[in-house]
Amino acid sequence: MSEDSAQAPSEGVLQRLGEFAARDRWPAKGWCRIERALEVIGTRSAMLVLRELFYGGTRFDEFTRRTGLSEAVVAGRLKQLHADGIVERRPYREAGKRTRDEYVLTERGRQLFPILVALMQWGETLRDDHRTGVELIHRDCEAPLTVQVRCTDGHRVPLEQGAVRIKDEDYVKSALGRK
Amino acid sequence: MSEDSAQAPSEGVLQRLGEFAARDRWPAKGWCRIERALEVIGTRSAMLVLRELFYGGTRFDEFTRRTGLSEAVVAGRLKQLHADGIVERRPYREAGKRTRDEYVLTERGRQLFPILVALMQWGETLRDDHRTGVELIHRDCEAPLTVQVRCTDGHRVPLEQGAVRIKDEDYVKSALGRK
DNA sequence: CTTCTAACTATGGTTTTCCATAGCCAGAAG
DNA sequence: CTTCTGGCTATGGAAAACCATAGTTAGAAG
Repeated sequence: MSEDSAQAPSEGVLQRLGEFAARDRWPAKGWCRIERALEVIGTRSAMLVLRELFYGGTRFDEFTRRTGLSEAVVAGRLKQLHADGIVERRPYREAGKRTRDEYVLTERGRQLFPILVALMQWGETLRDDHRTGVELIHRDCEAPLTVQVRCTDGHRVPLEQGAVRIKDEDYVKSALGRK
Repeated sequence: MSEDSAQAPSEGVLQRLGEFAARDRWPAKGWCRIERALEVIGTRSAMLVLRELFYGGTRFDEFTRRTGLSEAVVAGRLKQLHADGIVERRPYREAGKRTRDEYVLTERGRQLFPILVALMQWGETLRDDHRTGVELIHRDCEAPLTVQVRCTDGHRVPLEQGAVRIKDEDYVKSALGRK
């Protein structure tokens, strides 16, 4: 039967398929995309600086003032975000001022947008002081923004209809074999 | 003109509307939903435990073994996730074993799903070893999962079409006034 | 040349996060 | 009653993240 490799249906959670049903076969060690993402944007300071970048902030002093982070931390974070290809530095010049750099999101940085929206959406549910805070909206129709999980065929996918599997079982077997 | 409060169009970033154009009016201090979310799930250990919960893990030793975190950290994180209403404990009993608790996501916990998918999606773009790792798919059609930013009217909203504004400007003014 | 300022860097200390090791405890098995 | 095991707790210490304060530096202005 084709069901023998699937986990016992524990409700409301991803279904594990194939070899991944025996979860231990897959050592997240360096392969998990979540861990990978967190190495880059996994600190509070990184998220707050990113928030300001998405809100249109570009200058060093904006980041310190609006995030409440110390200058040292902001400097370090910008340096790291730059090294990771999330922001780029652009020299610019205001009249009567010296040349300085502004920071703008790269394409890779802009791809973080869904993460920020997802965090805001979930953070909204934590308390009920719904008069404070900001909201994201669609410029055209002014309707609030949300994130949705969909498959590439366009269906909305609630958690109960999701599943996980190892992308390339043959590769994983051979990679684990010679070790 | 209604444009005077909008920021200079810095390309590919959220447009700031209304009072929020002068960003300093809004002190994120305690009001930012992102900060709020990070207070609860802002650590690496919380994310890794959550990953296992979404993959269907329920038992203490699964979490330690599969995340590589120490027992103390897992215990502390489960305690916090429980206090924050993200997991619930359910006593259960295996034949011949003593009673213990398993951990399952609550509804609030399940609402973290888009965050996890968004992180995985972005983490995928960081390196190009595309044979490693797992993928999330739709059970029905087996197409891979993605997160999309949409407005509540159903339009897909790329970053350039997004905007931010303060939810309740009157409230913010009065709240900041008497302080 | 001196002054001023934005954008950093450096230093020291605190807090948070984490690991490793060891110990404890409840209850089923013997 | 003793043993064993899974699920923790306790302790000590290392490392990372962060803050506050105090410089430093490049260039424009005077």
